Amino acid sequence: MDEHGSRRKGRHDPEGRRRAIVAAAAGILVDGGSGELSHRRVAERAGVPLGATTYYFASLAELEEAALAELAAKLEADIAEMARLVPAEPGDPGAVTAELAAGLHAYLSDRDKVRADCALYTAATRRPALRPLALGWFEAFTRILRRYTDERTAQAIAMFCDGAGVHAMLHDEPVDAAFLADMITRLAAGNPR
Amino acid sequence: MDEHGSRRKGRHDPEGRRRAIVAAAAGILVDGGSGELSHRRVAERAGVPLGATTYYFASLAELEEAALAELAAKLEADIAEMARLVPAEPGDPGAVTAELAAGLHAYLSDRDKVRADCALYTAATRRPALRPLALGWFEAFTRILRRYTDERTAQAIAMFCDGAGVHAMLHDEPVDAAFLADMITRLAAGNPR
Amino acid sequence: MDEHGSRRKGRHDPEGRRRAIVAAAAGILVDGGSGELSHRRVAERAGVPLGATTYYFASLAELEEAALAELAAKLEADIAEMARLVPAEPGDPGAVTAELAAGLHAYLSDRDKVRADCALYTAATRRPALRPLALGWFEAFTRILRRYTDERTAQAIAMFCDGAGVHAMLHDEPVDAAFLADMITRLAAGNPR
Amino acid sequence: MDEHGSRRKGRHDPEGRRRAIVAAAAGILVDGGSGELSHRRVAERAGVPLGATTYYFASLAELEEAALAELAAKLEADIAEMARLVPAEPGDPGAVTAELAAGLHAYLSDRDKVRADCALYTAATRRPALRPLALGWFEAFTRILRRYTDERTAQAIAMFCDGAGVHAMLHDEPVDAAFLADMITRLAAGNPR
DNA sequence: TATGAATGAGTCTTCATTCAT
DNA sequence: GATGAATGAAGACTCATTCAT
Repeated sequence: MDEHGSRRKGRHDPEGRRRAIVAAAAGILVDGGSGELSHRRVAERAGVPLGATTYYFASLAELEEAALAELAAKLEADIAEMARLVPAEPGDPGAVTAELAAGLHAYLSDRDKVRADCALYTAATRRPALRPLALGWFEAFTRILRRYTDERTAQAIAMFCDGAGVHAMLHDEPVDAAFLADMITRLAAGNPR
Repeated sequence: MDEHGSRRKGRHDPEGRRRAIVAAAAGILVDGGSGELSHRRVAERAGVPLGATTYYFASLAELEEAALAELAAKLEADIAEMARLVPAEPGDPGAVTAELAAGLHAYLSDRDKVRADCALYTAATRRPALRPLALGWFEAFTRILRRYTDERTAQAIAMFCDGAGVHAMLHDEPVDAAFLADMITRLAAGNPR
Repeated sequence: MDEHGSRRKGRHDPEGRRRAIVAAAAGILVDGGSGELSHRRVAERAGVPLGATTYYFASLAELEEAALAELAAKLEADIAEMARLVPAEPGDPGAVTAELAAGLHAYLSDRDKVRADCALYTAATRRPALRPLALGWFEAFTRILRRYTDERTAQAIAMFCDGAGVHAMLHDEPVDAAFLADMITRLAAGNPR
Repeated sequence: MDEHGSRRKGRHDPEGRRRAIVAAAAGILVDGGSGELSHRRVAERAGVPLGATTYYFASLAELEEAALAELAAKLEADIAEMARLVPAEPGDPGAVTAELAAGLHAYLSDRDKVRADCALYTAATRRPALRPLALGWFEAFTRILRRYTDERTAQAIAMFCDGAGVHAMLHDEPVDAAFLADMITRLAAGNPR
């Protein structure tokens, strides 16, 4: 007996199938963008028959939304995990900023995450219905930065990171670590605290 | 020289036709993105016969590239024009920064320009062949900012503006002017000059 | 006998469910025609699970036939009810004809009934297996008209009413009452009685 | 050299192709009704590739409309031809009516025509956009009957014939000739002329 | 040179029916 | 008995590209 009981995968595991489809769609969005998303490709990547993709989602748009929500949730978890490694109690503010910058640089160096980021933003800029997902992710990002600074500064840093993310996508290398640390320091220097 | 030139609009004006096609394609990319680009739509929007779109461009990809190059050139001209209005002679550095911020805010408030921006970046992040176009635009933007600050700071401001542009797309309103001015000031404060 | 009977509405009422499914199917046929009939739509309209539609009927064709039979029965009841309001004892033949014409006009003015009529005929002209249903309805209609006239004339009036029904469907208004009365009178004038 | 010059049929005869597609669609509508109409079936019946059906008609609805217009035109021509055989100058009114009835009976005995008739009416009752086609055919029919009687009576006869047409479709045999002649006579007897 | 005809692949979506539970 | 999962076929429609003219 395995941990899931007698029904593991295959025919009768609706939840698992649904997840597999969403994961496949998310992967396609990250790899190729909205333009590459099609029922056929999702089905093939998820290893399910074509009909399954339309059975679980009323339309491709709905599937795309689910996939982006998944992406947003994963990004939020990742950034939270990143933040967990940075001590939140500032003895020396400068040291904290440096560590935060290092964390963000590590994050921006993970190409998969940056690609997911871009996929989320790109989709949202095209389809207003998806805006809440992108805005939600931005807010989650800001919320985490709030552990280290005020709201205004947190937003500025998040916005700057978004720009940096775009540039990481346009180069094979992410933004230089020292540059990033410098600019985050500059932005945080205006912190009234 | 005849004011009508040797090439009138209409039947025999290959150059004009080509431009009309490129402009139509650029408009479609800005309005709807790569996914909306098709020979038929371009032909209709440009008011040329279907065959013309394949006659002047070997493939849709080639046409898209030409359209994005057009977009990049126009964006560069726009930002240069914007900068022309900001006095380049820094008597009081703070005043200059404030004026620069105002100029950038005006730019980010022009939805058409921001949409063109996003179209360019989106295409470039998806197709490596188009990267030089987006990077060229970023460099042009940075070059203009260099009139006011050092290279490093110019890049940071440009990067921040890219992030701000994305957020302008996600909201109906662009980023707050005071916020933008504040953050540009913070970034410029690290200017060693 | 309990007033709720042994079969309540809800979980265990096979007969009620069957009726609900048939009624839903009939409604779809009237509203949109054969082309709109599908298990999914029937299930949704009837408020039963998808599986129920295939559980009670071996195929969609069988369900359609049941729905049309229901429609024919209802039409027959309606026309009988209409006739019940017209005095069957001919003192003055002309008066009876006028009242009959008024009754038929009222019937043809009820869009739902005319639509049901057309649905029945349309289905029957396309699928020979359904002919008996349409012919049965025509005979029932004729039988009722026989209260007022001979067989031959009754058939002629019924036939004329079928034509009038089609025209009621093609206009937003039914056929003019005076016109209808006039023509029924003309047809009945040949009555040898 | 044939009468059409060097391009006869096959690849470059757009008009001929269009006609072939419309004819195939009309045939399908007559044989099976709207429900049977599909691009695939039309293409196969017309002997053209699938893409041709969508190339010549923007949508299936547009193709259906063209096919029904074709049907209506043909019906009108047929009924006009029928009327041409009946002398329009009434020496003996009764004789004319008899000949007209004979003509109409012949018309109603041609199963193909009756089926086309029904196809036209059926489609029009379902889709308001097609109403003008069916009404146009009815008016054309009435106009021809006007050669023999007044407007009111012409409409009544046409309406009666529509009902008779429906019944011809529900039986393998058309309506009895004597019955038809009798009823047309009764309807015409009210003619105030 | 210029263009409209041409078409097969591929798009999303709906669905009847089967079947395991 | 009852039902939701499952799926392959078929639906309408779009289109990049080729090609004859």
